Amino acid sequence: MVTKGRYHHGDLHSALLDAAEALVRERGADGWSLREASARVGVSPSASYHHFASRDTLVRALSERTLAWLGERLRQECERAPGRRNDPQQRLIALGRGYVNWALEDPAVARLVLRGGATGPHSSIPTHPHDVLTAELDRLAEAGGLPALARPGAEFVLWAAIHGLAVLLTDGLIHIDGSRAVDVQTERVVRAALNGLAQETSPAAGWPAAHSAHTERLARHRSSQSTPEVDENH
Amino acid sequence: MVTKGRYHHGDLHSALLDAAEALVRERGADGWSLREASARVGVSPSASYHHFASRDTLVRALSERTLAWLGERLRQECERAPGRRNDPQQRLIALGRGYVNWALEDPAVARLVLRGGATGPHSSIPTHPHDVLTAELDRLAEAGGLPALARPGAEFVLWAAIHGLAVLLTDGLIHIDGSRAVDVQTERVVRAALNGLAQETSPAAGWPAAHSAHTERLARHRSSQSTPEVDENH
DNA sequence: CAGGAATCTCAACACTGTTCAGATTGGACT
DNA sequence: AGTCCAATCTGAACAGTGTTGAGATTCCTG
Repeated sequence: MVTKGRYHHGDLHSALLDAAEALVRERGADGWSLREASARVGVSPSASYHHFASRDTLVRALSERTLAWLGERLRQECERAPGRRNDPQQRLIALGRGYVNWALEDPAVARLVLRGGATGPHSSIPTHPHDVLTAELDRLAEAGGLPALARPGAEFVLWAAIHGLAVLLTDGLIHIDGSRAVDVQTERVVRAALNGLAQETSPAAGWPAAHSAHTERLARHRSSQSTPEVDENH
Repeated sequence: MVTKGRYHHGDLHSALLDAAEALVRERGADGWSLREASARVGVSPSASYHHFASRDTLVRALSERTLAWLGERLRQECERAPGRRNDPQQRLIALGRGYVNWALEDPAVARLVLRGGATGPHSSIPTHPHDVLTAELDRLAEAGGLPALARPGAEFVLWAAIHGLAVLLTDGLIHIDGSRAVDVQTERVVRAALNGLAQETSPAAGWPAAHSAHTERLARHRSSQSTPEVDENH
């Protein structure tokens, strides 16, 4: 830290993110304040308003940083998946485990991040977990493990299953003893979703309109570079 | 309302719950205050502390009331499910639709309630949605639509799928245009989970330890009547 | 009709997010 | 080198929050 006694902090932006993350871990997703995070960094409360427009903006920035990190971790865990020739199904199981295990390892942060806070239409997260999931699903489809008709929208049933399990766990609505049992149950959920998808038979028209807020963001971001940054203040 | 000008309100308890619920709808899950709710009811802020130990207690009470109501509604929707002879699979699809549709009709309240707020070990909700779900799953199992080995824990994969979809929608991480498309996607998620469960093959030992916080509560409540009420104040 | 228990008010506490005028600094330009 | 501007941070303030405790008001029981 180059923080000692200087008037200008150096990198207050990420220092505040770090402090907030630590506080979330110590006191829970909502048991902390902007003032506290500022004090911990050794700076006046109003200083943070030159880096984040509001407390909410800080939370969103932390969420985005965390999601990008998580996405990268998930990608790596897919790579390390067992099975002959990188079985795409095993990769997806590894992804699900990574998601759920992270939520249990870092429950307070996960509660804050996964809740999404109305996730306004802003910022493109480098490797969003959702993107990793769709990529892996594509891989499975190409390997012939998925009926073609299942593809548009299949991501949602898998994501709902994994995300649902993670959220039920971090919110304390479900409890599973032992990390081994968690892995088993997670694998079960992913397998069920994939099996269910593989068995889909009727086209069941009507879901071309479904899309994630993230894909929406990406599309908007690609089509217009001119979108002004919302993070401005003053 | 018998509220006019009286010093004693009459039924401040549920009046506060109603006001809070309305405020959540107007200003979002977190955009309201205890003071505001009290003022709306026409009472001083401190009056509410004779009925709820804290703001958090109010939130929990509202959650429980809502979950009980939702559970009842889901039960009814299962009854009205289409299909010959009350097909248990159709009943579960109806349940899933009820859950997701409610979340979309009342998104702010759903965000508050589904988040669960660490759902401490207290209070037994009359007809918790989770109980309705397991009951319907039992019905399906008895009808032979589920391999016996799938039963312990099967509730979690289905609940995760439904709850996950509902939460992704209310948190704005996914967006689906049109209530018809929502129904289709919900049915898809439920069907996938059920198909997946029906295809389960290996015993995959290790999940007898899994149980919901609610079942836990019920068990504790049945075994000891002596548990003191936590809702006390002073 | 008395009196205790329940209910509500008032005033205050420590704390929050947020704003704004002014002090302090680093870096770019002459 | 020195000047000056923009970026950065401070200090003090504002309205609003959850929560508490002492005291007023009312209801209900005996």
